[in-house]
Amino acid sequence: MDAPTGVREHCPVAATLDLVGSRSSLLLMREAALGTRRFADFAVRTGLSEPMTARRLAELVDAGLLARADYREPGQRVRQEYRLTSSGVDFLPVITALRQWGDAHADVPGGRPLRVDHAGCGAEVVAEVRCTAGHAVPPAEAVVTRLR
Amino acid sequence: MDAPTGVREHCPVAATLDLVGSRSSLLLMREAALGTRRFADFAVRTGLSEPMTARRLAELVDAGLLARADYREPGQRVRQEYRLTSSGVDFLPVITALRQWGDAHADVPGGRPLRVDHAGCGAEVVAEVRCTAGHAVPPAEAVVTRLR
DNA sequence: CGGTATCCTATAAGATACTG
DNA sequence: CAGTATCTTATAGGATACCG
Repeated sequence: MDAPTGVREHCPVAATLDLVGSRSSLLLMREAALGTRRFADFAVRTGLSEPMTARRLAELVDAGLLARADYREPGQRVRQEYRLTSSGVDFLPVITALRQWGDAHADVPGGRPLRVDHAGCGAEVVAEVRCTAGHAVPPAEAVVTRLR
Repeated sequence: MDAPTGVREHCPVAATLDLVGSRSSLLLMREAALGTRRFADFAVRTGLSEPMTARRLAELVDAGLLARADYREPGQRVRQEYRLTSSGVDFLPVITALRQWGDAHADVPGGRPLRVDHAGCGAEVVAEVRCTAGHAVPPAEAVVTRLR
C-alpha cells in the first residue's frame, strides 16, 4: 500500500489502489460510508482484528479520506470518532459500485444484507456510468485515450 | 481471494472483494475495460509479472468476468483473447469510480495518463451515484438499512 | 473504550528460467 | 505468442497479550 513494488504505474486506478486498495481499507471505507464512526464498531462490523483496524484507519486518515476528532455525547465522556472528509465522500461511488456488482453477481450466503435507498424517493441507490453532459454511457460509447 | 480468512462477511462488498479485490485483478479489469485483449498486452500494460498475469486472468475467467476465446486475424495464425463478459461489463462502474477518485485526489506523477470520453458528445465519462428513479443522490440522502 | 506490542501464518507478487 | 515451473521476498492480516 505504501510504495508499489513493481513497475511504476502512472495511472489513476493504480494510484488509488496504492492508497486504499487493500481489502481491509475498502471494508473500512464501506463502514464509513454506512455511517460507522467509532473504532470498536469498525473492528466488529468489518471482522478485522484490532491491530489491522488501527493501522488501516491511521492510513486512511493520512491519505485524507477520514478525519479523526473528539466528540462528547451529552452526559458522556469524550470519545473518538472517524468521519468521512470530502475526499472520503468522493470515494462513495467506488463503494456503491462494488456493492452493486456484488448484489448482481456475487453469491452472498443468506441473501442481501444491505440496502441503500434514496431518502423520500425510496428507490435503490446505484452507481452509473455517465458523461459530464449527463448522458448514460454504455461501454461501446466510451472512447479511451492513453496519453503519454 | 479464494476463501476469506477471518470472520465470514455476509456483505456484497466483501463478496466482491473476495473475487476481484486484489490489486492485480483490479488492474487487469482496468485493462480489459480499456479494450486490452491479449495476454502479453495485459502483462506489459499492468506491469504485472507473467505468472501473476496468468493466474489472475484464469481467476477472472473462473469468476465469470472474462471469457477466453481463440481468434484469427486475416492472414495471421490463431491467437488467444480475453474479453469482458456481461458480468465483466457490469464491473465497469467500479473501474470508472476508481479512476475518477484517482484523478481527483491521488497524485499521479506526470499528470493524467488516461482519458475516457463519451463518443460523439466528447464529455468526460464519470461514475455517478443515482437512484434507480434517476435522481442524483448526495450522501446525505442515502438511507442505509442493515438487514439481518 | 480505544488502542499498542509482539509474534505468527498465509498470500500477493516479482525474478528467472523454461516450454509448446 | 502465451504461457508454466520454481523460488524468493514483501505485505496482508490474525492471535494473543497488554496499556492509559
